Amino acid sequence: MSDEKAFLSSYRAKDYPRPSVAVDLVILTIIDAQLRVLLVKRREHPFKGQWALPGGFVRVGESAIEQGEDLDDAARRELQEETGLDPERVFLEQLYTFGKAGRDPRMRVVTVAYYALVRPDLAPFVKAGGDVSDVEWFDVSVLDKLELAFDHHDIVEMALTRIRGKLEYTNIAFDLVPATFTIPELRHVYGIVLGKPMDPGNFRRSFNRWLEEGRLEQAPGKRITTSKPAAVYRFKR
Amino acid sequence: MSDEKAFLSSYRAKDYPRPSVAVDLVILTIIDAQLRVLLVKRREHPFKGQWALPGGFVRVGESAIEQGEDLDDAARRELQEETGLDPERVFLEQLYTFGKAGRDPRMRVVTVAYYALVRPDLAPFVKAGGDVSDVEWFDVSVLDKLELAFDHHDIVEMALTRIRGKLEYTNIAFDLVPATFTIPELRHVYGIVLGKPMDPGNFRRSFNRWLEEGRLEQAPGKRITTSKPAAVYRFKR
DNA sequence: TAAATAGTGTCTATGAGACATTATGTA
DNA sequence: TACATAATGTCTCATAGACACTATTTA
Repeated sequence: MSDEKAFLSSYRAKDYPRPSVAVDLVILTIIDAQLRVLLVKRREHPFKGQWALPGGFVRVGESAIEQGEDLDDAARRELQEETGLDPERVFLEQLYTFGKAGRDPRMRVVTVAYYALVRPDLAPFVKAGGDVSDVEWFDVSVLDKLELAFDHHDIVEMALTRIRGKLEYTNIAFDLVPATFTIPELRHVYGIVLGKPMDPGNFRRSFNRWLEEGRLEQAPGKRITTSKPAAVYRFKR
Repeated sequence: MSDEKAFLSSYRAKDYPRPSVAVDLVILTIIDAQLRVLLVKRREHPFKGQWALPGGFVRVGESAIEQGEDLDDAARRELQEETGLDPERVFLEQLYTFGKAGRDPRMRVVTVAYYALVRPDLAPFVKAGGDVSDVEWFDVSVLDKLELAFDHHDIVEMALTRIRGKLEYTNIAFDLVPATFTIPELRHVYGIVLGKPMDPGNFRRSFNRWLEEGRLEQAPGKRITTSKPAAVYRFKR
């Protein structure tokens, strides 16, 4: 098809205005028995001094050959840059794309939102990085009282709705506990995310089904507590 | 905050390269007892002459004040332009955003995919429009043999996965039948979308639950067939 | 009357919710 | 021994799948 080749080589992108494209991250973990989201304090206008989701612009190449980074790669890069976390050890998935006109006062910005689940044993290692002055894990239940930049409140809201739904029919809770965990510990994760405690007996029943299905296995040792120790489990593979 | 005002008025978008942003539509309906997707034949390079999803670029304003159309509006506009369908009468929802580098050979294009469900009684009115030479409803089961432009095959695949999942816990099947319908008709929709026939008795049981919940009501008249006529229903509100 | 399909009923397996009970560790 | 909590068991109810059966229309 030299016809097409000729077309491509002669092609000049028409100069219609284009939006900026960003990725924003709803990074969640559990600390002190509370579901928390990572926010960064903005050092620049607009919304200077307000809390916002970590994120940044997608790197786009100039040419048709070199087009820049994939969206997923941009999300992983921002995660790495702004938190220092290893993207390989964090659950990361696209959430929704927010692109209303006027959502950024500077210019048209379309943002592809992702949500990430960080194991609580990794959360303490998060450190401020990139062009960020301050980073903090906020209890999601206090966000109502907090003014977030842009439409980031909506984005967090959708992320919470999403993970609550997915908790019921996927394995994502496994990304909110350490590598090994007890049944009550996993049960608490469900309770915290869903906002209501789970029945111990009924939860154990589901848990045992997962065991039989081979998604979990018992790990050596016991978890020592102030009363009866609990058996320890881990995810298979 | 005159500080912020001053910033905004002096702000000049940095001249990093930006991607083009498009919307693509997976428009589905049921014709002749088959789930079908609307494809258009491309008249221009790249992929000239191949079938593709209808779609187009999002209109973006030049200034910070006039930023152009919302993503959802762009999807509705394209739906209207390329099919002639009234967006008010079609179910339309964002699906996923595809933005791999290189997915368009001309330049970096990030496309926000939507899926639409068209009632079969409206489907025949679809007409070629916009910059499209040909429009056709394809049985989704023959798409394997068809070479689609760009990554549109992946997009259709994801749309099908999505609606099959949503069929189980939402009302979207209601957007794939005419305004009034019989129980067997709605049952066939489920069978067609899911790819396996539903048991008449069990389906009727679910249907009756929806009736009791007030999501449906009986409509006057009967559907005349070649054997026993069936009662006719419609959605409430 | 036969064919076709609308519509009903039944049996069983499964899973969720509520809750009582037992087991095993620590203080 | 008292206490805390891990772990087990039981009862009930809602729902899904498989499938037998009845009802009502047309040809």
